[in-house]
Amino acid sequence: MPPTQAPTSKAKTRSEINYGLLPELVGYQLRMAQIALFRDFAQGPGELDVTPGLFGVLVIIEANPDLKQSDLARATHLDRSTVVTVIDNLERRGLVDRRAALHDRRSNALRLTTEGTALLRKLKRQVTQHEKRLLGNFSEAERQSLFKLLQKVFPEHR
Amino acid sequence: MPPTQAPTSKAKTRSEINYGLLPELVGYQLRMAQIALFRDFAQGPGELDVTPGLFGVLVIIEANPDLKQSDLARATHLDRSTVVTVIDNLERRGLVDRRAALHDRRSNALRLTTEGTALLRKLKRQVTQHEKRLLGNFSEAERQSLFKLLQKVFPEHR
DNA sequence: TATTGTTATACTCTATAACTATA
DNA sequence: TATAGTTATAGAGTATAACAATA
Repeated sequence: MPPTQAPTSKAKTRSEINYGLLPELVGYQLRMAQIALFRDFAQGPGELDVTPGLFGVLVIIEANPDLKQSDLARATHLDRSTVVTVIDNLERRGLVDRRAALHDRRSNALRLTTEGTALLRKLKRQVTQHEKRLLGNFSEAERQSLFKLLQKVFPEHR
Repeated sequence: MPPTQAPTSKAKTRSEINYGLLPELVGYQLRMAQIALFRDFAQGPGELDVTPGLFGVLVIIEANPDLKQSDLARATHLDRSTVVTVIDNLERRGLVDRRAALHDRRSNALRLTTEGTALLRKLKRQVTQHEKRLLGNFSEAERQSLFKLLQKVFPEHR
């Protein structure tokens, strides 16, 4: 006869906890997937101390040479003052340059440095691996399906 | 003849910006959906100053009367010290009680107060509306599909 | 020895408001 | 007047390390 479960005061494992209505909420699943994503991104093999947010900023700067900070703010849904902090960070690490913009002396023209370009190349490989881990047991049809459904929740692109 | 587009220094709209490979990444779409979700949650009609995270904590405490803080930490993937802050916050607002646990004098037994239970009832209605807004243009089949695919990314429940 | 809750501390990410230089 | 960048400041949200009480 196996020992009876103690009725109280034993530490509960995750699966012994009642999550109420949470698992039924798409919003909750989205949140949890995002947490898993972030941890895997930060701690994957060969972690390079760049968050998903910073990675996005580097990609956008590379794809839009001489982008203004205000435009970057709009693209990332960040406040202009937040972009200052972000670019300070990337400039301190030698990944991004603030240059003088040509036709508007108020603006900065953002560019990746040589180091920034090199790091981004590595990061892109890392992100590709990260996506593969995340979607390891997905068929291609499932991947595309998830993709389209997420775009439908947040229809900014396409 | 329409005026030609100025080649430089004009403010770019979101859709004029090149997002590089970002829109092809499931991780990016997940992140953006999460940002949209959070903003809608916080700013929906009749906003009640509770984040998705706090809502989750309230639901879990209600569903597990006399839960210990350590178990809550495990359930939410938060550090024990972070749970102290979270419960301090909810206790200050009169939504949660720390009671003495029965068989372990180290532990607290967490309970919703009457006010906490009442607020959670309102929040649940609000979250249901939030989910409806978020998935307004989804068919039921699409909703279920998104749901299952997200669970597959983060397979903690089920 | 190990676990529970706590404190002290710090770091990241973000925003608001007010300022300056420039348009 | 309006916009671009900046500064000062503040508030979430989170973690690590060390500690006392208890198991």
